[in-house]
Amino acid sequence: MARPKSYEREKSIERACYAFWASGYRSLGIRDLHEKAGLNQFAIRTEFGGKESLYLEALKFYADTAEATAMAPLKEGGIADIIGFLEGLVTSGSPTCSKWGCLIVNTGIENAHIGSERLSSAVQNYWNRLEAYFTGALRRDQSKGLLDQEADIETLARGLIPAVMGIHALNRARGAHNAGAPLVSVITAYLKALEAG
Amino acid sequence: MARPKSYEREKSIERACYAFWASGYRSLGIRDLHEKAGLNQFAIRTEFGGKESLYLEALKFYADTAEATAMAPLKEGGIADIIGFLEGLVTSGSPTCSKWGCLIVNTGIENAHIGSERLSSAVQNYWNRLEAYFTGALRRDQSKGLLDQEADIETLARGLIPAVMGIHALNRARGAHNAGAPLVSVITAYLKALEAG
DNA sequence: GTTATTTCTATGCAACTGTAGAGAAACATA
DNA sequence: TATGTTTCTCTACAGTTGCATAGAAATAAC
Repeated sequence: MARPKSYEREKSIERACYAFWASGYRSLGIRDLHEKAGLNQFAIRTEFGGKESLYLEALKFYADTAEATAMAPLKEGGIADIIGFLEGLVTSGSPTCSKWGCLIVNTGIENAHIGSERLSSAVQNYWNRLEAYFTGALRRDQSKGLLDQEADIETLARGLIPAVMGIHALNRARGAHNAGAPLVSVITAYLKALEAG
Repeated sequence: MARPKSYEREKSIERACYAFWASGYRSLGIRDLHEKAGLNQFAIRTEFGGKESLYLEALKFYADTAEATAMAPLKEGGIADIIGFLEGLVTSGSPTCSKWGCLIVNTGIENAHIGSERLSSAVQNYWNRLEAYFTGALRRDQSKGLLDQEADIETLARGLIPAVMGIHALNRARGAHNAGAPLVSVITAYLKALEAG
């Protein structure tokens, strides 16, 4: 009883996500999205309500994907899974590894001054969740006696967040998916030292 | 024999630097610069040759300032100075500490796709120099026997770069000048462990 | 085939971008 | 005061931005 849509909503969100990931928010225009996400301008308004709302959907897709894949082992895991997560940041094929860095990191930096409340809270939320997973993983291993009882878990988990961000940032700045690998090695060495100690 | 300029070149570069630092490159228009840097549009063209060239001057000012202040102790120092540098990233009043993060980090992320060759190489150059200073400081302490002879200095120095970037990135994303402090603690603890070991 | 409903394409709009030029303004010199 | 030189202000321009509207196109039900 109506003309069929020329796009699949989920597929378009995914394509928009990758386009924003590579180009940033401000640089990617509505007309570019038409080409790169297969969404006509009319659809961006009627289906999503505008460019910013589409961006939020793209952010959500990115975050959900990361949560369902790279973060998943952390929810029940320990230090070994933290190390696995870090290695995923610089491992080709991993959903959290890209020469474009990380959509959330990029958004946090690009949006810092623009100050869209919606974008900002989506970013905060992502890092808060990841930090909570880190904290949980560390606590589990500590309670098992696998981690030094003296280790300051709060500081460690909160310190891992900027480490993750920095790995992404360097990957993007260098345009190389594994530029941040040395920090993965450093952090891994430290975590293993804490395990042993 | 001519009308005097209404601005001081160096002062305007400094003000432009802070404006770009806070707002980013693309978001800060020529008309904003007029207001925030005290440079009229005519001056931006005749004195600098356009917006991008002014931005490069601002980047240079930022890098030179960092090199002359925060990085200076690293040139002849050791691990203690690396720790001092890291602490400066989250210490109010330090020239490398700001709730806007770091102009070089921001540029690296914003410019990743735009791909101005001039901006890109200015960014690469900055991190390469810092990494060299880190390497030198580590080498000095290692040759003095103050650092574990087994320590992989190359990896350590290269890992410190994304750590620095991440501290800045979190500061900016959270809008807090010391949000990255936990990573400073973590890295410091690791460096001290290497010293002791 | 006709109609109703939804989506698509095409065009337009006001705001903004960086840049450029013309004439006014401000100085030093004569 | 008059002149030459440089800078400043003002306006204009072509290009882009996100958004909006109008008419065409595509489908299902009748």
